[in-house]
Amino acid sequence: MADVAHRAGVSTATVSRCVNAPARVQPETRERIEAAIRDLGYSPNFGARALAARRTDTIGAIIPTLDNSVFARGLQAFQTALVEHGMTLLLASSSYRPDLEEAQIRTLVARGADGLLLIGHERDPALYDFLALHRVPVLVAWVHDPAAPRPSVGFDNKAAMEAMTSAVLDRGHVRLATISGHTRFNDRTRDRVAGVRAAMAARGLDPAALAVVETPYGIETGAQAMAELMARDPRPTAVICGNDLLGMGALRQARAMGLRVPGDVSITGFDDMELSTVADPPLATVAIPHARMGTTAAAMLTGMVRDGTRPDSVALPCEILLRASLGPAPLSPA
Amino acid sequence: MADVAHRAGVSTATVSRCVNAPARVQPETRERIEAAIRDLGYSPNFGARALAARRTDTIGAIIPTLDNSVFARGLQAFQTALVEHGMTLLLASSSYRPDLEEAQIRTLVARGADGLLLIGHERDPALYDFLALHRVPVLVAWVHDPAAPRPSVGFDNKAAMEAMTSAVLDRGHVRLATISGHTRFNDRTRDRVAGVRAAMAARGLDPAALAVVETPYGIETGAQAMAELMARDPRPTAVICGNDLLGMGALRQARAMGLRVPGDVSITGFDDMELSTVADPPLATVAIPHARMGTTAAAMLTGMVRDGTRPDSVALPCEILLRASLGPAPLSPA
DNA sequence: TTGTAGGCGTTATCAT
DNA sequence: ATGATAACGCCTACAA
Repeated sequence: MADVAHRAGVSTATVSRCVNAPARVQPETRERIEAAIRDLGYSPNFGARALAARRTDTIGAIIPTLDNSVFARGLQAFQTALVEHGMTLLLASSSYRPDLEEAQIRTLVARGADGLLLIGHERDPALYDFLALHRVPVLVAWVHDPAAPRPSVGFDNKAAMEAMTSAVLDRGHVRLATISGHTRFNDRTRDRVAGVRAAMAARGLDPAALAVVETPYGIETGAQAMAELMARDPRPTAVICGNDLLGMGALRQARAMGLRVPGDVSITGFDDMELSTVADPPLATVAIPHARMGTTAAAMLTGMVRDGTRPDSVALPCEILLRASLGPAPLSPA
Repeated sequence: MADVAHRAGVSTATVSRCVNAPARVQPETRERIEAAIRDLGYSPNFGARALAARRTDTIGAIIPTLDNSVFARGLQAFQTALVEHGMTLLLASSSYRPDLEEAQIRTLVARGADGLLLIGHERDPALYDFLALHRVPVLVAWVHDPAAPRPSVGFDNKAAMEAMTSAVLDRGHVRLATISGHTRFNDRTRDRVAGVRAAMAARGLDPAALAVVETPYGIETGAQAMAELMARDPRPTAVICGNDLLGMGALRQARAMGLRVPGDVSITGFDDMELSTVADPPLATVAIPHARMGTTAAAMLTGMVRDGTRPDSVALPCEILLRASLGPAPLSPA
């Protein structure tokens, strides 16, 4: 920086201003400085800047895994929007494991993240204390719970699944089953199963009659879970899956068993992954607002970091996609 | 840090040592210090540390987009391995645009990235100068070109596509077509098309006879490109796609036109995305070693940053998956 | 609008 | 094995 200042015939203070608040330096001096910066290939030292300014303009995000395309897509939108706000993304993943997530949270704070994006509310309260101690604002995504003590941006997993289940019940199904991701340490999966039960209760069915199998997300695991469910007596006539991969596995297994979908059994998914559209039959599913979540999260977190404000939680709508795997819509009641 | 030192009855220097080289401090003092750290919830200041140590233990990566699952999967492996090496990931994306990529490269350097992972070799030489000036080691992924002036970890796009095309030619096809991603600013797509031509030439076919359509990656765009190719006279009997999404689009379009696959036209993809396995018929494709690339890249870059060494480029094998969309294997020549 | 100067929290060197 | 003490490079009142 001293070199730049010397070459432009100004003090380092002016160079600093020119970089951080161009408006506060005369256009001609600015041009001289910018030329010097270009000529010398100067790039400010990150450590020094962070130390002096007490911020890094960096936002950390910890997601379960990029292997799940819904998180990848949400993050893509988040990262792009972050850049537009002048922020950079520090990324870590937890593999759905609370212990790894905790380690990553501590790491990202130690790496100077000005703010953090986390998936779901549920984690050790001590972690929230740690973040508060270090004055690191947190935004929670992928859920919407206005009662939570932290701002969030997302959708109502329970309501979305309740709506999908209602569509299933509309088609006359009575024996329902669910293939869910593991519900331990995961409020999203739990809310989705709760949504199925809520819809059943609303129609006078016994929520306890719901057959539930939990398994990690995957086509293979979904197929195994489907085999298990189809072996039960009485056999469910509709299988509501907590994720599209599980739904694809169920679809495959149904076909392998010679069952017609939706003739013998209806199947639904959740997430609206690309592969659901090319499935045969296309998989009915819940489209979640990844992109809007990512973009909104970037704006909210940037505001939280810059102004220290605590924004209201934002709820984004899901869309229920009634595709062929669910079966045709019933005749509308006169 | 001063608080910790005071509480543990030592100097800040010892605290620093305890954090950075625990072996160099007596076990008992270490315990006192660690207790103090826990009690106070101390976390070292990143800026100060970076300034003094002249490193951030942070690696930057710039990929085209996380919306493409092959990059998402590669990055997941990269990030996980990075953590095991004690490094953290700074992530940016370019949307396949050289101007945005350049901006991101400069940003990540300014954000203190100790090293950079980039996709493909092709970019403005001035950028490589900039990186050299700032002593930021670069590793290129997703390609393998031992002749390049930089280390890389990846696979030989041309050879992989040549192998796939050979399999196509084995089945007696003579009129070939390719649906490729845009080849401008993209050495991977270019290499893949070159691979198709090389295989043709090796069999005595005229490489110039290859029908090529370029379009962005996507199912919809792939379908459009397929419609265009099928309208040509003579009509190609095999369509070799540079990406699975394009292949899925071609598959869909073929079916929409009443063409049987592989009866009337064979279709192949590239990348082995999950959706290719659930397609009907399953899409023949090239499986690329995302995970190994990511893991290897993390180890190589960490070494480059820590020891300042320049490793040899690493070539990883692809696998040709001869699925139903390609058609049955010919009788083996006696 | 521009220059001066103190301080940001660690690391690392050099004694002890 | 531990302590004292210079850097590290920039930002930001404050003064001019």
